[in-house]
Amino acid sequence: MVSHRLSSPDHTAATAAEGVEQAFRMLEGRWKLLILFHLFGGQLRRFSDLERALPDISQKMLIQQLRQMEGDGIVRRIVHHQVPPKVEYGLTDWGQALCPALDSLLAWAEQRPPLAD
Amino acid sequence: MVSHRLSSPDHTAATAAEGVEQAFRMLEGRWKLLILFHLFGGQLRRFSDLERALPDISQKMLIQQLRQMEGDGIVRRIVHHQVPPKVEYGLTDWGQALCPALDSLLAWAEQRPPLAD
DNA sequence: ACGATGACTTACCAAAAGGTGAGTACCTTA
DNA sequence: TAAGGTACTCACCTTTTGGTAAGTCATCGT
Repeated sequence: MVSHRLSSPDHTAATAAEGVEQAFRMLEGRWKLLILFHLFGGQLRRFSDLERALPDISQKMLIQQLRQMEGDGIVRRIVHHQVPPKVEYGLTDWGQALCPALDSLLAWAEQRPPLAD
Repeated sequence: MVSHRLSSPDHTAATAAEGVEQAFRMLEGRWKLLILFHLFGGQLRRFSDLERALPDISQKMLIQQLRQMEGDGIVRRIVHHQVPPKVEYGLTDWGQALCPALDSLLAWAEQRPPLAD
């Protein structure tokens, strides 16, 4: 068994994979990355703004993905008690901190060499 | 629309999300990360070694995940023409290059602050 | 009383991902 | 002749995820 020295603790293949899988589970879902990139940079967006920004998403899906990310501590929800209702969504500090990690994944994806044969 | 300057090209929320989703699609799947972490560091592993290292995986699942990663150019397959058969799996250079990106995701996951419920 | 607005819920259905168990092909050793 | 190792392949089933359409709630303007 080879031990991996990645971030802080020493990881085995199993613990490293588990950690990354945790991250993946929080981010996978048909719309989460799209929502995330609309919130990066400290932007606050209303429910209806996001609905407009993601033309093919249904309300059910939008709220489902937002709620999951809120539950995971990536997104925060700001309710303004008004009628008609106004709710804004933004990133937590930890959510913002995802940006460089996704950047390096993006960079990796873009370096893909052409497949031989 | 806010433009994101991540890796090389200028990205909009949509193109950045698409790039990261491409990466995600190549890595998501119940077993891929586990397999990957067993191959990081230039290790070559036989089919049966991987089967033993991942105690709960079925042969169908193992080969399915390996084939997909091979098709994506992350894993390479080395056949030794012998009886009984011997096939080894390892990472391509590009596959190896995933390591730092996954490391930063792992680091992010580990920095998660306690949820203030 | 009626419709508009904004942020959701709910019931129901289809597609995709994942899993189980058995079978195949090949050659070697007993 | 039979058993065994290695790397698969196949048919079938279950679970998870995603999607559609409709309904709810609270207030304000008319």
